[in-house]
Amino acid sequence: MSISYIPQMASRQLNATAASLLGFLHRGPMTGWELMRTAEQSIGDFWSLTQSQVYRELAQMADQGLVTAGERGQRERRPYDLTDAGRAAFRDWALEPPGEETIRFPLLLALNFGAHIPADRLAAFVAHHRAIHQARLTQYELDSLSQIDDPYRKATLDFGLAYERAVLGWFDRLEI
Amino acid sequence: MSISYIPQMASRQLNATAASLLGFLHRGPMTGWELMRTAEQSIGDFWSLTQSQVYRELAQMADQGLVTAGERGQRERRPYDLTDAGRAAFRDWALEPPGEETIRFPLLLALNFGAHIPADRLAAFVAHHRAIHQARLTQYELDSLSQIDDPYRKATLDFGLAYERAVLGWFDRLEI
DNA sequence: GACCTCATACTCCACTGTGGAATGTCACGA
DNA sequence: TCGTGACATTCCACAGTGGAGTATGAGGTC
Repeated sequence: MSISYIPQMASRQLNATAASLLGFLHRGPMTGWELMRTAEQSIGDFWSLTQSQVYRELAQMADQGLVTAGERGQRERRPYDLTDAGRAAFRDWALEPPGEETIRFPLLLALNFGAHIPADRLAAFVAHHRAIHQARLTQYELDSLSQIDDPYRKATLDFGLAYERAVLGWFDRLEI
Repeated sequence: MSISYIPQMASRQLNATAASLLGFLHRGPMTGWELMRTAEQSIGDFWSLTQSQVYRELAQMADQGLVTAGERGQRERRPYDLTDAGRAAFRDWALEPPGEETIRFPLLLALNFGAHIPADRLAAFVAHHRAIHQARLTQYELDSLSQIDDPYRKATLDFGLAYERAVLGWFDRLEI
């Protein structure tokens, strides 16, 4: 008997993390390390990512022909370069409607079960997180002082400012 | 030759999702389905979870003796009940400091690469997401009208209100 | 110039989280 | 009585997290 199979058309869809790597590679060839640092800086505040995943996506995209791995250089560093297929895949991704945001906020989870947590403990958790958000806001305010050419960069930074201000306001109104 | 092994002390730590299920089970035995709906209602806005994981965690916790699976009832429904070990595990979890929040906001990712996206397309994405947040805010405002006894519930709801208002404000100031 | 330390750079693994398909059951209305 | 839709669970592939492990080279120190 013959086995019929459906050829994988255009392979699977890109996930957003992989797509963003392709996006950054438009600036020129980069290594996993460089991509990781670039991504952390520009999208890290609203798109968490990890080293492991960056390297995994790169390897996978190399298999799929979306990027090509260059020769190893110093310290095993391996630059990746965009292919035409990669450029096309990125363009396709950019046309897809983005999904809704997901938030996972462990402090709110603790707060939700606040009745089961010793009051002083809970207060300490809250104080700790308030400090973190205060620090983040201060950093964003610093960032926003410098001239920002890219309107898209400005938009995402503005989001960070709005978010952190709202969270701090909430902390200040919070009655344990 | 003899194989030496280290007995698992107190097994692994609970993850936050599993812990929250134990938290809800303090109210009495529940099935996976009921837990899912309860969790969605009370923590779904800041702690995303999926059916698959709820059932997986329940099965795992049953193996570990943190819950006991009751007899199947109508429609295969299987109630889970808290054990003393489960209560203790929850108490331990509640003392651990909660981690930082993670946000993954695909719209901001699209915006970050806005230069690669046709302007009308991007505008449509933005409009769509604005509507979603408007609807969420309206719902939260409705919720907040009713008398809320639990101060912890009130605190998390207030967070939702602050967040959605901030996001909408950002949308309104957004210059593509 | 031998040594140390630290930042760079990558790999691997176990676990957690997401999304959707598949399956079956019962309640309820046409 | 015959759908239809809400209920309820299971399974799977893939995405994402966190940490350990390894190795290289740059720079400072004695």
